[in-house]
Amino acid sequence: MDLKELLTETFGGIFEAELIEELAHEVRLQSFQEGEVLIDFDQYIKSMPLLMAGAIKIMREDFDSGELLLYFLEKGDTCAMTLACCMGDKKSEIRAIAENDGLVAMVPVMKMEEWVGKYRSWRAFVFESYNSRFNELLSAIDNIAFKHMDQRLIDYLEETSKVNNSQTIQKTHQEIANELNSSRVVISRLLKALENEGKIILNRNNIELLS
DNA sequence: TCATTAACACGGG
DNA sequence: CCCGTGTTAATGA
Repeated sequence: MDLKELLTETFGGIFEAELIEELAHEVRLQSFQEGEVLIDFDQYIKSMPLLMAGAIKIMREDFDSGELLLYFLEKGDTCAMTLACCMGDKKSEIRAIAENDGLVAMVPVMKMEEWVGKYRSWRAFVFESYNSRFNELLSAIDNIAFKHMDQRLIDYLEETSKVNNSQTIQKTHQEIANELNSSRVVISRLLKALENEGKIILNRNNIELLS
């Protein structure tokens, strides 16, 4: 499949043909592997990523080295952080890690700014990205502030299952605890409870969702 | 009350 | 043996 077809497949529904054409000329494809750190804290970002395949998790790090998963990016998404970083020449406040293998199309900052004035659909896409990430952040805050760990864990399992297109989650209890900024003891206990409720099956290094 | 920390036993690779 | 897991006891918020 060539670049133009790939772009059309992912963005054909929202971008006009002209913009797809320009994208095909300006974009640089870059593949990534599971676990790869794509963006780190205090990093300046020089181009804007359009996610073509795979999933990326966006993490926030605490002062005392605690981590927290904010949300996942999926096919057709872009990173709202980079929009702000590119335009404002600011450092990244987040860390982006590949959840699985995938592909991004990198858009040069110059073109990205130019298109905001040139294409209605691009402008709408940028605004929509901000809006949906803002909403993701709100629900992330709701999760931390108002939900108990058992519900957060269930949400996490379902989201992880979704972005990986798999009913089995290849993660250790410790990894899950890190992403939810909790401890393994709690995660193990809650997972055991979910298994007893018949919602999941626990194995070493992976968890099967039954729901 | 519930999470965290430390500690220990068990078992599979 | 090492790592992931399951559990408990002590401590703290």
